[in-house]
Amino acid sequence: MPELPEVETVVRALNASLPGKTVSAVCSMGKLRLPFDAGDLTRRLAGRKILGVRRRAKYILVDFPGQLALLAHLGMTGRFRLETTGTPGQKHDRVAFLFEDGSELRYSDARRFGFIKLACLPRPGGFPGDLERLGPEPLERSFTGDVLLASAAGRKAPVKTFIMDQKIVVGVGNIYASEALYGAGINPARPAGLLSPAEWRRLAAEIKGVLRRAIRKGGSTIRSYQTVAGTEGGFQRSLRVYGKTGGECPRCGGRIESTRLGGRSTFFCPGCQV
DNA sequence: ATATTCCCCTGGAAGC
DNA sequence: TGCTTCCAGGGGAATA
Repeated sequence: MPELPEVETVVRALNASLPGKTVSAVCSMGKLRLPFDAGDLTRRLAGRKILGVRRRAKYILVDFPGQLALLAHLGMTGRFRLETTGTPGQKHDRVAFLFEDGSELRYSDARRFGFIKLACLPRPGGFPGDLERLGPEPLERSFTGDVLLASAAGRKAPVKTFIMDQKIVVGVGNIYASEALYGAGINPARPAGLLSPAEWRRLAAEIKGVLRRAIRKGGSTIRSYQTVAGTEGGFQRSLRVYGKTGGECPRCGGRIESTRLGGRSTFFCPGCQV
């Protein structure tokens, strides 16, 4: 599913085409993780114009006037497509937002792990209460190795599980956690509380680097992820360890291994990740 | 509070 | 070909 680079790619595409469109109706074609009421959404959004689209962590916010925002999460298989009204639907379409100009935004989600809901913002440009507990954005300047070092004190969880915890830092999922740890030369099973300040600085830098490079390529398509235009991302070709079990380590020539941490498959090179 | 496990749901790939 | 099993990028609840 979408991690930060994939969500960012979707948000940029939506932000290029949705602002200025006025909602005429919202239709439901199926259930999602959270129940939603299309009739209620229609009543509250019809006639309202989209101001912009933003991202926080892996959440998408579509802003409307009156400190109202549509909050969406893509889960594992969520996709947005922009179509013309009348275009035949697809198998897993769950929600359609109809606009007054005859275009239509469809949300499809095979596994239904995603959700959409309407949220009130505490102030314009702010975030709904649902997002209060999230950790820092990794691409902000203020996110540094020292921030990670401070929150890792005494923590015994594997460093990979730790950096995937959205209360510690947002946006890092299973793919980019393995990739960042590889870049930093840190074994993913090490207890978070035992990393040195220098290792945290390297890891923070690698997290920023891999996320930025992935955004530049439009994200990674491993299985289902697609951009709003229905195309694949490009960063899967740049992955160095994720999904490469048995392959050759580009750095030391050793064999990439896989293991399981926190119930998630994890890829690393035992030769150069110590 | 933190760590671990399980579960939500569906489809695709691999194994037999 | 067809059936079975396993696995999947997230996140939240339940459990020690």
